[in-house]
Amino acid sequence: MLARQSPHAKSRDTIAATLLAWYDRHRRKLPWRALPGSMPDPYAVWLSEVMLQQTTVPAVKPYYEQFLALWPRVHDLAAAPVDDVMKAWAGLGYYSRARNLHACAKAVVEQHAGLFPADESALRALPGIGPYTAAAIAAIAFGRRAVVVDGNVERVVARLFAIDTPMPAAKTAIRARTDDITPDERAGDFAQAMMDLGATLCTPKNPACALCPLTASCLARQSGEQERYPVKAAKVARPHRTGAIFYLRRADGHVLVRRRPPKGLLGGMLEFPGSEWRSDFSQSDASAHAPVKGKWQRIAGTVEHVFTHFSLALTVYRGVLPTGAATPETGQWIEEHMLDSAGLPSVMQKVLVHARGK
DNA sequence: TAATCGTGGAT
DNA sequence: TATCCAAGATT
Repeated sequence: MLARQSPHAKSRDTIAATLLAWYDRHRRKLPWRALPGSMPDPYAVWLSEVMLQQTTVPAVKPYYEQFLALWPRVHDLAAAPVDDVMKAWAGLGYYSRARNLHACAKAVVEQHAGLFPADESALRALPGIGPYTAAAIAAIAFGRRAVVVDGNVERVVARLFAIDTPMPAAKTAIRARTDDITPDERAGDFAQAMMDLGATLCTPKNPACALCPLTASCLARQSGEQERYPVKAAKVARPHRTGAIFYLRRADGHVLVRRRPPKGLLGGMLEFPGSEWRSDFSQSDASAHAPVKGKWQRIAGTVEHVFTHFSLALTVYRGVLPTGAATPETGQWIEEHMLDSAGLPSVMQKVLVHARGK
């Protein structure tokens, strides 16, 4: 570690010591955090870290509690049917995380005797654990020295050192500077301190520099340009797509749903049958995508939903299956009153509400 | 490397 | 209302 013997060593120690002292006073109390001085359960750390990927703390909390209640140990989660895990994850988004979570639990049980490995490289080899999560678990759950870089750390470090390179090209330099300031002891607390700092003071907009323990060391602050960092490339416009979707009710009160393919958008989740979602979809072709021939009632208005890389407007059609009509090959029938607890993704929950009307 | 992959709260 | 963006991983 030549870099860690550099003349910046004093600055490194000062920043780490100052930040850890601040953390000891101002750390957030979160359900997955152990009491100060005690080591947390690696299973709990892993579960929380996966849930927190691109997801806010308030959104994660109820899911975290529910998962721990349903599956208190990694063995319990590994033994659960994957569809039960998908159902419990419904509404949290990025559903490949749920599938990988289950695969990871099984791998830990089958390949690691039910104990999470402490090595960053071994963690990195598990499903759903990338560079950030591997480093976070190694540091937080096992006390290893690891360089933990998430979005908060990127922002804090880009400001501390006034890194002008636009993202994502700046990631290399940010990682190197984070390595420089990461201490040998309490690396887990240091990582959480950086994230707490980014979440509560060094925020994207209107950072509270007056309260920041690192303000004296911050190059961005010294130039008064703290909000300019991290520099980001111009973003592309979000395309708009449309489609048709069908709420088919059977005479006995069951509704037709189907499960999406395991990979891709909403992978493995339940949906109502419908057309593909395209920029050039024509509503006049809607009936061609209906699950059965027959009379469809177009419900006024549309269901609007925004995904990360496109926005969507769905026109909803309602129909009743004629007596004696052929049942569609694909899909399954669910009792109408069970739909609310079936674990629908949010966009399908919106369709359900829209189809039911007022 | 650059897309892809959800959702809801904040501004 | 539009945009941002939150403890990223995968391909």
